[in-house]
Amino acid sequence: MDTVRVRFAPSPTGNLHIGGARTALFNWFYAKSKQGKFILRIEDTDQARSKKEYFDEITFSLNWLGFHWDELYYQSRRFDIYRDYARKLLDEGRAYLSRKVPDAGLEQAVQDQPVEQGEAIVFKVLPQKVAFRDLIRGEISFDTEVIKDQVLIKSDGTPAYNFACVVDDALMGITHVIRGDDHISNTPKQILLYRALGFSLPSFAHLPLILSKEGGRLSKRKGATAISEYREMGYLPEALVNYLLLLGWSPGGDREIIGTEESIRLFDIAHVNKTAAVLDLDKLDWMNNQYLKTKDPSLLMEEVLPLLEKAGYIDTNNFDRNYVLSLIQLFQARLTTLPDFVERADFFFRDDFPLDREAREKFLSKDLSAEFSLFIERLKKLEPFDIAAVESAFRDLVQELAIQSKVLIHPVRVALTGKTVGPGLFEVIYYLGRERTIARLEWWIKGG
RNA sequence: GUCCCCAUCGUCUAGUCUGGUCAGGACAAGAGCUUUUCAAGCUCUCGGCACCGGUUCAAAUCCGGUUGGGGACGCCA
Repeated sequence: MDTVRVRFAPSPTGNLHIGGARTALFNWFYAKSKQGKFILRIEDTDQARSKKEYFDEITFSLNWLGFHWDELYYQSRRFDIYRDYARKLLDEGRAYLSRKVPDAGLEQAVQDQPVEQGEAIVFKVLPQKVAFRDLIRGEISFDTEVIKDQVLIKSDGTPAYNFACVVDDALMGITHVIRGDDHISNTPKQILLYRALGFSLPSFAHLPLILSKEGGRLSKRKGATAISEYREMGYLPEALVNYLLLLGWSPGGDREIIGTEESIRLFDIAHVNKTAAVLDLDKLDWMNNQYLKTKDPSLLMEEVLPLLEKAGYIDTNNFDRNYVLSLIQLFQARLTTLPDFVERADFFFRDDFPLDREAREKFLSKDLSAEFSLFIERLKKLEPFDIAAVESAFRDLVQELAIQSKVLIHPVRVALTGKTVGPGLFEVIYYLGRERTIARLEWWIKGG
């Protein structure tokens, strides 16, 4: 059995977005599940629209997702190859030369002529039936009546998509062409070219497209967000991969959270869905939280550090590692995305943290300076100053004052954090430290 | 318009190939437990086989049609 070889062939005319990432994902999973090779082919035949920055974004994102490629090719460096094969078809009389005619479209030119500047090489499509067995959809057949003659080499000398694609897939030994649904109608055109060139056919698998919430395919205006943006929004690659994989495939057994290794073991292209899926960001959020809360805190910290530095909260060359690690653990289960930490833990890094207006009105509108003062007194005497001690000091106080814990807990939290939500109050006090806690409470006693 | 593909809760899906388990799970939504708020966790609720016909003792599952959705019809990729 030959080694499985699959390819992901993006065009560097835009970023890698969700749809492309999922195509790459299924190719990569298929390759891994078959111990095959994953090839990256840059389809940069459109010199005007291809941009280095897009290439950079695409390759960066693929690596970030963990889809490392075994081989890399650029179509722009293979123009001679395409021309040679087109020339061969021309010599065999299976293609003809044509000049671009403004209104009439293609016009057959006289044969046995050398290819001149400004002439395209066009493949003659003969009437016949073309059928293939799609790995996901089964038998699909077309009648070539609906297929026009195909441009092989454009009049500017660059190859047309379907032709370059076929020549490359054949020459690169691609065994399985796994791509989006939108290529189904390209498949018969390509099969005709495989036959004409005497190449053997690869297997085809067409993945269902991802639809936007409003219906219709993903587009810039309809949620075709670049993968790099998801990274910036604070999603973990493992969560994104898990989510995307389950959008069209299921490991069975009611599994939702499933790691890459296990997915590779269970993956089977034949069980990929035939139906288009709608992107559900709510579920991605849930999944990201699932990964965030179980991720190794020190690894999580590495992801958060750059964000803290950017916010000006720490100097990554000089900061208390254990302290930040503790804070991460305090918030870990409460995060949806990475930046949530920076926003919600701000009061640990700055004294001028924002104060929620409603929180202030709800919990600090009435004068609690007497209670705050009493609590400060207890905190000053606390030895040792740890979570349990802080809690018992607080509990003793509210008991003596004959009030419910929550009557004082909420105001204190708002005074210390500016928020009504967050980790347990006693942890907050402990990690804030005696000094800062007292200082913030005193500030309120003095009138806020 | 022509051709191609698809059809299970609002969303992602299991089940369809190899008809026969109250159509199962997850997200979202709602309720509750826990509690110090939020998150997490746990429990429960809501909600679906697009429609019509056929085959069969039996259809989400097989067949046909209808409707609906999507895609493709470039010297873009």
